[in-house]
Amino acid sequence: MMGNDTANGRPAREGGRTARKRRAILEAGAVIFLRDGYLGANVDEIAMLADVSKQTVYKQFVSKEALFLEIVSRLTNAGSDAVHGDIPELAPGGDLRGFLEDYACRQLDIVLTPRLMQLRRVVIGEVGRFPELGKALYESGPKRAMEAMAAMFERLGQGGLLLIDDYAVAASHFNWLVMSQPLNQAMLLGDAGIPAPAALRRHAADCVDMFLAAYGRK
Amino acid sequence: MMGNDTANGRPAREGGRTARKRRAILEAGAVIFLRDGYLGANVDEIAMLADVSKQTVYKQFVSKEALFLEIVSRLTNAGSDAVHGDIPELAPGGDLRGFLEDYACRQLDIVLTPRLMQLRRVVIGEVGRFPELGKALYESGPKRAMEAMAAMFERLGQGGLLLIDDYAVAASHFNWLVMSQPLNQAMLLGDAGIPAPAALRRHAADCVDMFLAAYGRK
DNA sequence: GTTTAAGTGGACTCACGAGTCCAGTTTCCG
DNA sequence: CGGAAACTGGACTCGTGAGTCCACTTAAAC
Repeated sequence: MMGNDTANGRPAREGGRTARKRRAILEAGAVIFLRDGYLGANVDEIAMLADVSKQTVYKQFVSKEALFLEIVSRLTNAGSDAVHGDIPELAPGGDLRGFLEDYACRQLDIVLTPRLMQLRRVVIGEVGRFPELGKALYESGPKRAMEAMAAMFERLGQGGLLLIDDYAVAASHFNWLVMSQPLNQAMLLGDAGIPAPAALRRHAADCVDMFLAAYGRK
Repeated sequence: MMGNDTANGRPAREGGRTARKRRAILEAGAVIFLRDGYLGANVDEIAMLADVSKQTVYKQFVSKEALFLEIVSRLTNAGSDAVHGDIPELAPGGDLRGFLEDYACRQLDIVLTPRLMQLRRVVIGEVGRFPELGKALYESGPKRAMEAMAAMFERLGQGGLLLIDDYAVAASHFNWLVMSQPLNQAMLLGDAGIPAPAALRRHAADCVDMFLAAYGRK
């Protein structure tokens, strides 16, 4: 029923039948788990959405719990990779303010995405049941982001562009100044609470102003 | 079995039998719902913990859902009241830095409490199912706190103690600078991730430094 | 002290969902 | 082509938990 196949009659995406089904299950599971949470999710519905029999789900994954853990881990890693793929550098002699604004916007754009917001909500909601997931999200999310920022600020500080005595503290300030208002808002108000791109841009500019007022060269 | 009664043979806390049982159910429900979430909670267990029959639970509350909504609303309001009860004012000629540090610490101490953290986790986890709860928590939490801060900064700004052009923006910066690092950490790392009082004090001092560097009189 | 409402416990219904089983089909690989 | 392995669907088991019912006890009100 319907294209999506290559000339040799095989569906376009790579891998054998088993691998393809496995991917379909992971993707369907992500949709359902992110929407309904761990307890609220229904394995039959996941199987249906993946266009796979329930049996196949249980051949690939030991249990609902194992499937959930696998999916959440993958989403966490995917999110982290997206945030940390090709981070820009300030060109020598470049515009510091503009650079920091772009850095902030980039981070906001990636993190404030329905899928990542839902992931965060689900993980937070399950911290009691699956503490490892919270820990993993913390470490590959804010912790890693702040480490990258601290390294960046160290370069900027040693280049004489900023006046910072504790790079980790400055990174934490910058990170949370930028992320937390929209993040917390979206967390509690649902995906409709994710600010529009224009609002995010303004917000980033305000935060960079504030940051430079505190850490910029006088 | 065991004391807790006054001389006249009645349990110490006020109200008739019905009112007492109702309070017991609300308290037990809070414990269980905060620990297990909405779906994970078990009405039989709540009844048992409240030392009440299941029937009584259903006489007082229409359904598990109604009980949950009632409990979460109460906890949300209680939290909001705790944060907004007797907010200090800066005495004329007083120490601004010390005042802001105290303000920050006070806010941190109240919000970073296991019960309020659990409430936040549960509400966030249920945003998909009960969006009203997220909205209510947002409004009586961060929104209200930021409004109070904006009013305070307006007084301080007009008194010439701070240089601020947008009080709401400054309030948002101060609020999230102070709250977000520990809050997000505790959110993902569980109650064990709540920083010790000493660490909070240091954190508050760092944030106030940063804030004053940006908004203080030059 | 009698009435009346509230509370008790424990049995019960009923829906739902995780996980299993099986008989029959499809797909892949040699 | 032929056989092994994977997949299917749909029926089935079984535990769990929300909500109800009932015969009986307790306690509050007048």
